[in-house]
Amino acid sequence: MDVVTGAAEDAAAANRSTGGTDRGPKQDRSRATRQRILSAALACLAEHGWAGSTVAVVCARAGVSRGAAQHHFGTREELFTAAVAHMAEEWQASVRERARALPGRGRDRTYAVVDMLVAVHTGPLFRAALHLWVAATDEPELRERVAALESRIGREAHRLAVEFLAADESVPGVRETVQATLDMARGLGLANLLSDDSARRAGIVRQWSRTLDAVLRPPDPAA
Amino acid sequence: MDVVTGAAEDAAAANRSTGGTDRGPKQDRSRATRQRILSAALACLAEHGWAGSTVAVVCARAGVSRGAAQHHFGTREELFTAAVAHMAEEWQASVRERARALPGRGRDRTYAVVDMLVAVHTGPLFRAALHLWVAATDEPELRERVAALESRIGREAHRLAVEFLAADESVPGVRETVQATLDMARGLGLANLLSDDSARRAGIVRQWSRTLDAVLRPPDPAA
DNA sequence: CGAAACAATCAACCGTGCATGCTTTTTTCC
DNA sequence: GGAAAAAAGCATGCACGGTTGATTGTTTCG
Repeated sequence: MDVVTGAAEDAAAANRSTGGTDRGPKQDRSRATRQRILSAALACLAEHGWAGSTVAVVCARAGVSRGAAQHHFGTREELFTAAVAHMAEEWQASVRERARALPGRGRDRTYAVVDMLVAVHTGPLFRAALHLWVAATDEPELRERVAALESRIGREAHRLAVEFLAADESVPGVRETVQATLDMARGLGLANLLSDDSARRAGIVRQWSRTLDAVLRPPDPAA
Repeated sequence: MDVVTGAAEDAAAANRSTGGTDRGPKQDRSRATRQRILSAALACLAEHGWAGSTVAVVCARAGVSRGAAQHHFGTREELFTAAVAHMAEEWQASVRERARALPGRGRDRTYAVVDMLVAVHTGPLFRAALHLWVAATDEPELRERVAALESRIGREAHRLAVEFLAADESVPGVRETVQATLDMARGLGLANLLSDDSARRAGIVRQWSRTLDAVLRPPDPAA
């Protein structure tokens, strides 16, 4: 469902940029160019931030001319609007990839899920998202797009966390605790921005997963 | 100690901007102008972000000319370097102010401390800091300054949280849990950037303060 | 051949640091 | 103590570099 929505938005953006009625690039090389530009846009965001990700910088990164970029995305705004949609796809792929190797159950599972969630939030994709997130506060056209992305990723992250943790949200407090876990992961992503925070982070992940496990699976009162 | 350090840095910045050997502005009106500029810089950061906080925008906000700003801060970099130091002072004043009305002890206390920490991280000062934090990743001159500020505020926040919570850090896991609480508060600050997140937040604060209380004050095994 | 895709160039605008000018306050000199 | 000079503080304007969207030119594909 989310993947389908993303593709529809992507096609709409393609229509806008070419002014045509067809469904995106016609040539394979054009599709490849477009992909390269979008990937470069996200990479530049992560490395250079919003202000540093000028169209020229993105083009240099993608190895294409400004004219080529302009063919696909008439304005900087359109470029990053498409990049937002691209980011949603990349995010989902990233989480799916990481979820593959989770242990079966118990405290090891809880630890691994927390570790994974934190890893997602300390990676380059979150970094790019963070830059967009912060920049969107003063970019009216971008704001709505980014707010929608944030909302969607947030809901999806929550859904996946509940699923991976096998958490029962009908138990009072579980829902909020899972949410707190994600907010903490975001905070850790922030803390990793200017310097490597991994040592401190490891201790926090270990402890949080213990606390989380205790909340999700309280000791049996009958035992 | 931190206040003294802040003042020394402030004086050093003043020396730099005037090229003199004296200790900052000589006239009261000059001190007032400087203060206005710095306050405006922080307010603009919170509202417009880094890219939007041009010297012209800050001056308009402060109600001074660009020449006046330039007298105090020769470059944009110097302006925001001083703003960083100013931010540290404002942050401390803010926390002190909020700490005044904390209840005495128990779960109410824990809740109030968590609520306060989260409130600090969802206010305009944190918002300004966040913009600086993110922008600093691609501003070499600013990076070091902001990293130092982040480090200092982080340590101070931790120290105060431990103090206000009357937490015993020799108990295994308490230190990490307090740190995680702060990281969670930062994540909640982030979540409040593009839209009002207060409803979700209230639930998380309530629930987490319960969990935190249970961690800090586990049930007496002898009872 | 025309459309699509890409490349290169242009003009307008903005932000910055620098320079010059004006006003207010402090210091120096008699 | 008062006038003049100097310093401090503030105001205005300029030149430059970078970014952007628009425009024109070239290459590739169907």
